[in-house]
Amino acid sequence: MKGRPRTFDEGQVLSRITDVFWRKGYVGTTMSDLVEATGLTKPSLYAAYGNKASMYSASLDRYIEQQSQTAYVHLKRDDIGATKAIRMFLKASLASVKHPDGPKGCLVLSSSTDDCGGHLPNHETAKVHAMNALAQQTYVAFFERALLSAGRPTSDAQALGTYLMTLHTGLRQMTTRGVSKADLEDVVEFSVGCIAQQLDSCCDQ
Amino acid sequence: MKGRPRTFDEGQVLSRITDVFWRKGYVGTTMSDLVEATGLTKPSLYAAYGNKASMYSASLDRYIEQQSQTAYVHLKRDDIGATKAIRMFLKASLASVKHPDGPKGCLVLSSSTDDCGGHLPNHETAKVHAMNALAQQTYVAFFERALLSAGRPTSDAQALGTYLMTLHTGLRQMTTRGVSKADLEDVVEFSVGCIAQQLDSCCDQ
DNA sequence: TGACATACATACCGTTCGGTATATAAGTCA
DNA sequence: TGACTTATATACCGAACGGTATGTATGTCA
Repeated sequence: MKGRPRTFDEGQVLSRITDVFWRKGYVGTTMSDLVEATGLTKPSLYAAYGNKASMYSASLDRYIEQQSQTAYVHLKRDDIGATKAIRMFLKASLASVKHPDGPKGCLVLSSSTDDCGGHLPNHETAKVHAMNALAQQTYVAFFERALLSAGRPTSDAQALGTYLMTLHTGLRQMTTRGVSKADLEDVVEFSVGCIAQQLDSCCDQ
Repeated sequence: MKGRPRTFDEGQVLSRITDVFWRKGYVGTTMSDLVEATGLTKPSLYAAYGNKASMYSASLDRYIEQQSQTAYVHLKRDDIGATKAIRMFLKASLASVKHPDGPKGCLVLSSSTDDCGGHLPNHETAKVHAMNALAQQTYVAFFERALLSAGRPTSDAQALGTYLMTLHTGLRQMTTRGVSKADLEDVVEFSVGCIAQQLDSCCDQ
């Protein structure tokens, strides 16, 4: 522990960095943006986090961890029913996107778009794919448990999981458009109702 | 009609330009990309279409027109039932995203993301918002007709419209991730089933 | 054919991009 | 205290960005 110590908190600064990537995406974020948002100088940023790509990588990690703790956590609870879990998950996800300065969109979403355009560094491309795969896996596992505890075959877990992922992605994207919060909550309720019906099998024989 | 005539077809070139924006987004597309994709020189591009922003604007128009003719058209047919119309709409939309060189994502989607990040020129921001509003309006109008002809109150049209828009957006986004076509078609079938149930009111009293 | 208008090609503009060399300030350890 | 190590600040780098001036080729109209 020798030499001059840092005068800033690395975690706090990474939080600011993540916020910028969150709002502007990888291609849309410039080093000047990060300098302005953090209050640090460019060499300090590079010394602490490496280059732009590694800052992005660290931001993705932080983002996932944060989303995992605020939204995905509901899908892993076993003290509430599946229907309630999904509702809380979707609502928490929507809430995390809200921001006084307007919606922030979704970092994973813009990552996938940037990746699709071939703008992400190779290593980050792999990470984004892995994150998406993990998310879907989480959804499928959730429905396997739910179907099992409802005494139903787990064969539909895959389809339901993909459905929830699609819906979740769509909802987050919709916040960047002019759709009202009330409308989105209606969508959540409708979708939760559909899934609940599928789990309870009230209608199909 | 004096002077040397153009040696390229403006519509065809605009199609190439649209394709680049489609795959790479506004921020991610450089003039060099467009030069390479069209085979024209930079001054020719600027002379024919103005600057980057106006090329983007023209691309958005073309994109919307194209999507309108291939996918949205199904929502305006009255020779098939509502359920079938939605299924055909979603499948056509998915098909239009497919491409030999990998999925192309969604231009409106990346536009909204870019817009959310504040990277779009002012005029384009307004256009994107208008396009989104028009899309939702189309969805809502579709469900109003469908509910009416099913002898049900149209009060749910707004929620169903937003739901379909959310789902449609999510599906297009999912193509940029590793999700298989079969999985996405399962999602389509499941969603269509949910909506059909709502329209037919088989389960609710 | 000649005057003119437009398309095309080269080469260039100022600015901003991601990233860094260098010098100085400010700490730690002996 | 003094040697050493690290953080900060300024100033700068080559490359790529969006956009254009200029010269020449090629067409239309009279």
